[in-house]
Amino acid sequence: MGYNCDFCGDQRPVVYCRSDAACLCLSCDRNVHSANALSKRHSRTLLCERCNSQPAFVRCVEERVSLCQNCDWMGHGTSTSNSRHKRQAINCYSGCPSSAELSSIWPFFQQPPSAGESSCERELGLMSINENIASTSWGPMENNISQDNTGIAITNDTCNSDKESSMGESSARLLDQPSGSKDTSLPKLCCPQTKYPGLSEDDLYDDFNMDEVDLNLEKYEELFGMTLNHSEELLENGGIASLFGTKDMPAADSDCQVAAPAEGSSVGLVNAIQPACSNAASADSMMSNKTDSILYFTARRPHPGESSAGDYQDCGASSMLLMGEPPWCPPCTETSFTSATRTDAVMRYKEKKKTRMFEKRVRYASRKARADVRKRVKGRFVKAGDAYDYDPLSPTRSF
DNA sequence: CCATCTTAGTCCCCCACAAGAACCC
DNA sequence: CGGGGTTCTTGTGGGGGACTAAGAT
Repeated sequence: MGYNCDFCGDQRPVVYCRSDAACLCLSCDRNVHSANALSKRHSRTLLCERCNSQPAFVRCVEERVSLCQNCDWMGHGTSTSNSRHKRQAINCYSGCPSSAELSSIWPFFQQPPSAGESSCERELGLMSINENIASTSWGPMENNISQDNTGIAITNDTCNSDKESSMGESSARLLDQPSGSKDTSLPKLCCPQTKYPGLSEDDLYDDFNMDEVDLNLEKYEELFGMTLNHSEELLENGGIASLFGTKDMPAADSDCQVAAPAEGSSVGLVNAIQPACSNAASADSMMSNKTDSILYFTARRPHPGESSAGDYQDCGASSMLLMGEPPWCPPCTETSFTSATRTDAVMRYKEKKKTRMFEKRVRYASRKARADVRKRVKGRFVKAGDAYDYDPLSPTRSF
């Protein structure tokens, strides 16, 4: 990947769009993501200033540099003298924020040459869905990270996808937004590193927009069946990124989520559910009960074409797991972790990645709805009125 | 150890047609 | 420049054939 904007190929890229897997300059970011309502939902974050190819997730205060997880690890690993550097989590945003708004999101963000207010900016205020209700409290609420922080149980990789961002926003708002302080003028923000203490299911339900999320139940058996090699499985699934409750099984189009049923309806952390979900068969049966209260744990799944580095660093949780500290394990001493361990984990992850399937993404729900009810002959669509051997609506044959 | 066969798993094409995109007037 | 009409393209899911890998003989 070069060091120029993926769109114009001219300017130096500043932000990274995960949905597009593209590094963009601010101008192109605004142009590209003002195209339509969907593109406005793309979550973007700063580009790593070290590798210039991965999304930054943390900013080193001392070095004044934004870093992706890999570069952060390289620069602030436990074995380095910089491991005590104070770092701040970098929030994601969506919509088309102005430079000033970006500065409010990222206090360290230097205001680039004015690009003028886009039409997107103006339209943003008109959007009816709950896209602009992110709290302005993100800025001051910087999630400081230090190497001492070992309690990483759940992180929120809401920067990953559009849907996730909306979900992350929901939960994050619940946790962090002072009541009545919604600012509809700001772009949607999400926080990459947020814990969810004391979150009630009802709270989640209230703010969870079902239309925004779908569930792609891929390799759930691995998630539920994880017994020994938890970290590897989480690597496989990209890491448990965030969790949200829901009352119905949605059907939309995010490709980065793994659903995990939990017994009962209480919301729990990942480490709390993993022993209860060790039976793939029961998981399967639970999957069929789509209307039951189910916990959905969203996890980052890398898209085809993403670099291996980005694959595991896309999710805070997974990367933390790579660092040898799964949340359900007692904190390890610093010396217990070696680069060999990490390398080994990465190798295992890459190995499994080769065998992974990437499920289809439904782009048009209406077409899917039609296909779902069309009559078929040996799986093929047949003309209306022709004989068929399979009718999704009624398992009968016409001949 | 190699060749052959069996089994299991995965991938990809096919179909009709509505929706959406592109084009023209 | 916008609206209406026409034409072209896209995408949707289940079944089955082709293909590959692993294991057995």
